[in-house]
Amino acid sequence: MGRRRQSVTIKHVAADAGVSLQTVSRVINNEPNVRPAMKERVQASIDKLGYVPSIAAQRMSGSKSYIILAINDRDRTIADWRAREGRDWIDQMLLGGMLTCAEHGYRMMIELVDTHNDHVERELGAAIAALQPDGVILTPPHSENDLITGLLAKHRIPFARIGSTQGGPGIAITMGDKFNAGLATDHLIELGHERIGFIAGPEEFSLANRRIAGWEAAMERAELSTENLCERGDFGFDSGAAAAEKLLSLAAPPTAIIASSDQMTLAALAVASKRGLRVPEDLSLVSFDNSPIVRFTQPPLTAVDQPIAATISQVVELLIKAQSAELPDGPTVVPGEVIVRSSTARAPI
Amino acid sequence: MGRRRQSVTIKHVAADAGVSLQTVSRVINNEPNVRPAMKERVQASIDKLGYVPSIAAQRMSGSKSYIILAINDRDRTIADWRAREGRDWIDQMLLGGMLTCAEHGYRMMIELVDTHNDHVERELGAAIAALQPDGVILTPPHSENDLITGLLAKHRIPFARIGSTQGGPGIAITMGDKFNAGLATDHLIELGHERIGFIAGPEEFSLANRRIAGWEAAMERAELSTENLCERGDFGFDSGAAAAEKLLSLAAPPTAIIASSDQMTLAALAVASKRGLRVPEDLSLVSFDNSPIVRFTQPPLTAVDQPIAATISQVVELLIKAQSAELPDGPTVVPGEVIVRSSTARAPI
DNA sequence: GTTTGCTGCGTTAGCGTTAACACCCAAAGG
DNA sequence: CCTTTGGGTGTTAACGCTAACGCAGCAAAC
Repeated sequence: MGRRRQSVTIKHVAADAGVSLQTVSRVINNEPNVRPAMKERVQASIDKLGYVPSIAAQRMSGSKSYIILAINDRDRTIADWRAREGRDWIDQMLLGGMLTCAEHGYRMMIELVDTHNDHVERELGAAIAALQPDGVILTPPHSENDLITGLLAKHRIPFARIGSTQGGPGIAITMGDKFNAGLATDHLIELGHERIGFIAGPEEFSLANRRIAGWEAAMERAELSTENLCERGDFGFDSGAAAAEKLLSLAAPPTAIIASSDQMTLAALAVASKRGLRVPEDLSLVSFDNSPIVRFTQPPLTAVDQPIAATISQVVELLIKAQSAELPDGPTVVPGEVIVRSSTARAPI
Repeated sequence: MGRRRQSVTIKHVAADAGVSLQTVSRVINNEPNVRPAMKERVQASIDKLGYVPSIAAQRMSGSKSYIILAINDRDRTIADWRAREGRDWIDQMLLGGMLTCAEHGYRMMIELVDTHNDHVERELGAAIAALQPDGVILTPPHSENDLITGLLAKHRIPFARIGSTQGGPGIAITMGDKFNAGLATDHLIELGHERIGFIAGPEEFSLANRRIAGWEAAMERAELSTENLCERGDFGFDSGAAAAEKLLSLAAPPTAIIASSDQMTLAALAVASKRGLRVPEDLSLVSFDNSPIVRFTQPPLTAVDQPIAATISQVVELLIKAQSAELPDGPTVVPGEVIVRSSTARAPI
C-alpha cells in the first residue's frame, strides 16, 4: 500500500491562482487584508479544484481542530443499548449537537468513557490528547466529576457541564430540573391532587435532588405534606416498580405519582395495573424525559419534556464562542415543559 | 490566544527514554524489530509521561487516520428526531460501530448528508477531504447512489454499503431482508394464516423489494396466493394507516399483516382497533425493526429484529481489515430473527 | 575471508497548514 | 523631499509524526 496523500492541497490552489500558500490560507480563514479581487480569484480556484482544507493539517499548525467532543458514560450507554429501552438521550444529543456544529463548520465526536473506572482521568486524557478538541461537553454523571473538570481546566479546554448547577470552571447548564419538577407538580395540584408521590433518581445525580427540591417547593406553596411521599430509584424499570409499590402501600397512598424517568413511570403504570388501579381515574402519572415510548403506552403518558437537543445546541454555541470571548458566569437554565397526555386526570374524590 | 500546543509529544518521550523519535514511533505502532528490553523502556516513559499520539499528526505523516465515517441521510434523521418517533437506527449504529471501533483503536464519526440534494457529491467530498477517513459506511439510501460509491472508489477509500445487494465496488452487507421477511411469513403460516398481507417500504429502498420477495417466496412455498395483498408505504405512520385500510377493505381481508416498519405496524394496529378488530384474535400483526416502542404497545408486537448493531459492528471489522487485505467478494448477509410477542396468534377459523 | 542478509536502531525529509515575520508599495504627515 | 504608516503579499519555520533510507553489528552462506 502506497502512502495515501490528499488529492488537492493548498499548494495546487496556490499554483492555479498564481499566489502564495499564505494568501490561500487567508482566504480560507476569511482573514482581513486581502483585496476583494484577489479573494475572488483564489475562491474561483478553490471551487474549480474542489479544494477542502485538511483538518488534520489545520490542527497541526496550531489552529483550531474544529472538533467538539461529547463525553458519555459507557456503562449506561451500553446498558441502554442492550435493553433497547428507548432512552433516546444519545440520539437527541447527537442531533442537537451535530446540526449546530455543522452550522459553524465544526464537527461533533462522541466518546464513551467509564465513570466507575479508576482510570477515567487516563481515558479522558487520552481522548483529549488524541483529538485535541476545541470544546468538551460533559454529560451526567461526568459533569460533576472533579477529576475530569480539573483535567479540562488544566488543559485550558473550554467545556460545559450538562445538568450541573455547581459553580467552578466551565459552563454549567441544566435543563431546569427544579423548575420542571415544579411544573409537573403544579399540573397535578391544579387537577386537585393533594397526595402527590415522587420517585426520584439516585443521589449521585444532582439533578435528582434538584427535582425533589422543585416538587417539595411546589407542594409547600400549596400547603401540602410531602411526608413519606418520596422514594428513590436508579432510573430503571425495576427500581421504579419497587418505589411505586412502596408508595402505593402507604396507609394514605398518593393519588398521583411523578417519576423521574420514563422507565420508572412505565414501572409505576405496571404496578398500578397489577393492583387494579386505573390510570388516570384512580392514579395520575407524570413522567420525565418524554422519550418516544411514552406515546405508545396505554394510556399515553403525560410527561415533562427534557429539551436535550435544544440544550446541547446552545452549549455548542457557547463553547464555540468561548474560544474567543469569555464564558457566561452563572449557570444557564433551559426550561422544559409538561406535555399533557392521558395519564393525568382530576383527583378521585 | 497563544498557539495551543500538545503538552507531551513524542519528543519528550524520546528524550526521557534516551532514544530516537523513530524508536518511540515503532513502539507506539507495535512494529517489529525492536528489542523487548528497549520496548519496555520506551513504554515506561510513555506511561510515566502519559503520552498519547496526536491523531492529527499521525494522519499528516501519511499513516492511517483511525477514523471510520458513517454517512446518514440528514433529512430523514432530522425528521425522525423532530417526530421523536423512536426509530433508533442511529443509536444502534452508533453503538455497534463505536464499540467495535474502540476495540481496534479507531473512532467513528457521523456525517449527515442530504440525499435529495444536487451537491451530495460535493458535501461528501468535503467530508472525506477534511477527515480523510480510513473507511466509510454508507446507509440507505446512500448505499446505492452511484455518484457516492464512484467517488469513494476513485479515492480508494474502503467503504461498505449497508442494505445493498448490488455488486460493484465496496463491501455489500444486508440484514437478510429477504430471509427475514420469509421468517416472519413462515411464523404466520405456522399459525395457520392463509391470507397474509404485506405492507412494504418505498421502491427507492431496494430492501423494501427484497422483503417483498421473501414474503412472496414463503407464500409460494405454502401455495398461498399473494394477489392484492401487498401495499406500499414510506415507513411512516400515515402511509401505514392508508395501506392497512386498503388491505382490510378487501373482499377477503387478510387475517395477518406484516408491515415493514414499526411505525407502519402501529398504524395498522390503530386501524384495526378503529374497525373493531381485536389483535391478535381477529388480526395478527408482525412488525419490522423491533425498536423500543413495540414492547409498550397494547398488545406488545411480534417483530423481526433487525440486527443493526451487529451488522455495523461486522462492517467496521471488515473495513479495518480492508486496509491491509482484500475485501470479501460477495455480499454479506447478517440474518435477523422473529421476536414473538402478543400480536400474533392462530388464525381465526 | 568475503559476500550476503537480517536485526536494531538513528537520521532526514517530508505530510498540509498556519504563525510570524519580512517585504514592497502607496498614501499621509512633517 | 524624506519619513512614517499600514494594507497587501510572499517567505520561512514550525506543528507532531512516520516513511524511507542509512548504517552499524552479527550470523550464516559461499
